[in-house]
Amino acid sequence: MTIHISDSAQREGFKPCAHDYQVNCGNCRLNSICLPLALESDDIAQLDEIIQRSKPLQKGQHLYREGDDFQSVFAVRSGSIKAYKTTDDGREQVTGFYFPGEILGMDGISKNQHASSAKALETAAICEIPFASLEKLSAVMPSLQRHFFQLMSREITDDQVLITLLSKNSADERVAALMLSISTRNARRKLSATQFRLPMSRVDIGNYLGLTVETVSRVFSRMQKMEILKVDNKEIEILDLEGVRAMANVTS
Amino acid sequence: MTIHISDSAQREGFKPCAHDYQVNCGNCRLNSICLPLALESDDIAQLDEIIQRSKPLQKGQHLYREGDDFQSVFAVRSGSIKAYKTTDDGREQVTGFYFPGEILGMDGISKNQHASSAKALETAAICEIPFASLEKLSAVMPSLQRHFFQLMSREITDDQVLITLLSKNSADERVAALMLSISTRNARRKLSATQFRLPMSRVDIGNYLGLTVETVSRVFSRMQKMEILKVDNKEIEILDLEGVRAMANVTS
DNA sequence: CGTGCGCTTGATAATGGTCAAGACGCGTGG
DNA sequence: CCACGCGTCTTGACCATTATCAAGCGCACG
Repeated sequence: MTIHISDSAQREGFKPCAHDYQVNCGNCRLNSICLPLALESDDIAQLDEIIQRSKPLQKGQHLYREGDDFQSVFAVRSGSIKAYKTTDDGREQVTGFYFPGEILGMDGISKNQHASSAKALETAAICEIPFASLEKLSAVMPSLQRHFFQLMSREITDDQVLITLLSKNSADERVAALMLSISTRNARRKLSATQFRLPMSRVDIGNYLGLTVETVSRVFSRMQKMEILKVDNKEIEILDLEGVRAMANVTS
Repeated sequence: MTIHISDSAQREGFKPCAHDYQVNCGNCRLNSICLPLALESDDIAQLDEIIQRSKPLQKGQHLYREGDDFQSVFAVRSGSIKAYKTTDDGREQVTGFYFPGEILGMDGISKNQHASSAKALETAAICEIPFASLEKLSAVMPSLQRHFFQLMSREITDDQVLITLLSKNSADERVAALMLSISTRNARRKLSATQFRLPMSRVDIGNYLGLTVETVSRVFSRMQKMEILKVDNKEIEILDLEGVRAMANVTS
């Protein structure tokens, strides 16, 4: 099945570059992000065994939906993913954006059902990590167990940061903070910290930050007028990093 | 050290009731909440071994502070705890309230340092669970490993609910939702779902919900005028559960 | 019996939402 | 290749919700 997806992707004209389909955790250039722990190469080989790499998603396709049976967590290899939940009254709440090297789907463990949906913001390559295998492997590989506890803990602290942002910060601060977050995550992947393309729409940004599209747009305009950011549709250039930090009201 | 705290608590005149000091997980009436998984009684005995029960806290005392070395997670046995972080500009963000049977401190795993502070809202008895022991035990006890993955996942989904609340809901909806949350958690402990005493101040409620004290107070007044809630300082009585649900805008 | 803190209530102000219109960009089809 | 149309983004005018500021109440505690 997963093989078929990759086949059909090829039939539709995608060039399966060697990088995308033949990587393993040992040679993946993202492994310092995805597996920050120094796993022994033996361990990495074992982890490799259980990971499935055959899930290229097209823009708009779902990786999973709220309520789906929980089977696996997922690592983003390329592209980007938006996670969101649907509220009681049918509205959508974006709960996170996931970039290469980042792991999502851990919210499904508690009820054995995904608590949110995940869809591709652009074409995305994904590593699927079956949770049952991960559990078994964790039991015999303390560093892996530790790593996953840490990953989940990281998700909690990240959520707390967002909670604080939503609870205490102005529209300017929220948007500036998101730009800084994306910048930092880009830098971690050895990409430019000052120039990048936003994979998500203004609606998604607003939704994530608890703001309307109009407000997001106005904040971008303001930042341009202040000459701390250059915005050309989805292309962002940070002109004055300190200025953006000042707007976000962060010390670090 | 933990023994000393309990000693000093006794010196200061606390009566160590049998219930507080001689429980074990096997006979703790909270174990259906705290350990929802059906651990075998052997397993529970092993867990008992590592749990330390000598941390009665007085109102205002800290269980841990942001930046402290992370050693343990904690279960509330009685009383209530408020978790909060301090923002860059020195303000406080309440990230959660914890009641008997609930577990906190898992945000410290990712950096080996507590990411938030936790203080007692009233006298509280706490079980301390050293994380290193928990990890070791988890490796040989699959149901315990699973349970902790689930607990952390639960924390993530709870945070997502709060994120949605802060991002999408009005002041009325936020306060009503908190009242329902407390009511539900009370019911889980076989306490009244309609009458309870709030352990936290209006400031804490507002802080948690991203509102000012004044707004919280006004919402309570409005709910009283609507005759769906009776508020006498910290004593709450839900007069019309459906009415509160309607105000919170939840279907369930 | 005062003093202070927590809570409530009122008046006013500001931030961001809503509604509306127009610009821009992109894909499709003539 | 250009025109059309739709979806996304921007900008403006106005409005609503909630924050801010201010005052007063009541209970607990010294």
